[in-house]
Amino acid sequence: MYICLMYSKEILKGTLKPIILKLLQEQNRMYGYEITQRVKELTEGKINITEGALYPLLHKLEAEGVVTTDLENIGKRVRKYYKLTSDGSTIAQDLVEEFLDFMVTIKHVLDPN
Amino acid sequence: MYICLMYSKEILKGTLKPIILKLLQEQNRMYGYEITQRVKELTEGKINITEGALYPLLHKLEAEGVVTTDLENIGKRVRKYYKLTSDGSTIAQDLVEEFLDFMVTIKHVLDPN
DNA sequence: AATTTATACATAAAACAACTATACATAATA
DNA sequence: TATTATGTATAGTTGTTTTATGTATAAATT
Repeated sequence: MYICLMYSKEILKGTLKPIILKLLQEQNRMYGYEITQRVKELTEGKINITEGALYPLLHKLEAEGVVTTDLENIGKRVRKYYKLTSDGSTIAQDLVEEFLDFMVTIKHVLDPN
Repeated sequence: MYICLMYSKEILKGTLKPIILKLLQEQNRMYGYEITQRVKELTEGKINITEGALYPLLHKLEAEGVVTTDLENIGKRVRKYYKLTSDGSTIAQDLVEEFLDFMVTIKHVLDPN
């Protein structure tokens, strides 16, 4: 599961895309492993992204033209960097906004005080 | 999709269970259609629960012993009321709490200001 | 020196939630 | 009389994520 340690797996499918796009919006250029570590850091270990969730989504975003990639050699290893296209930047902004708005709406139901 | 009108369908699977349990916690006794209407009302039409999502979940919750049901005749129609068991009440509280905590965590990533 | 952990990417198979579409049925409204 | 609202139900499909692998190098531990 891409969320582990803290949260039951049934919680929050559909969170990964806004998270990735938000990070790319801030950092400009990131590679997969870096994204998992950054999320772990920002959430104090509460959210762990699995590779099985991350890489297929990154590939899909690339195929859709939301992100572009370039490879970089680190010693004998290869890193694949992702960055938002200009379309992707707009999509990122819209999706994050929609997500935050949705959370406010949900809160009206779950915590109406 | 159980979320329509406002939100893209990719957003937030896993929201339905906490919503239902929260409402049952407050109202004590509710029937399916009532739940859909109450959610629509509380979210100003932004979240619409579909039957295809609702009823299978209610049945599952019943099978798990989270809720019990009783039937009531309204004219010639039958209403199926759901209420939390005492186990269900604990589960409801825990899940809603976990969900709200998760939203705070996610917000640290998506809206870190 | 050997093993484990961290770094780094990748994918196939399975599980699971939710949607779409449909079905049945009554009551109210246009 | 046809549509909308009320009310429950399910089969089939889609899509996201998990689980479980696989490959490979670098660093740290035993």
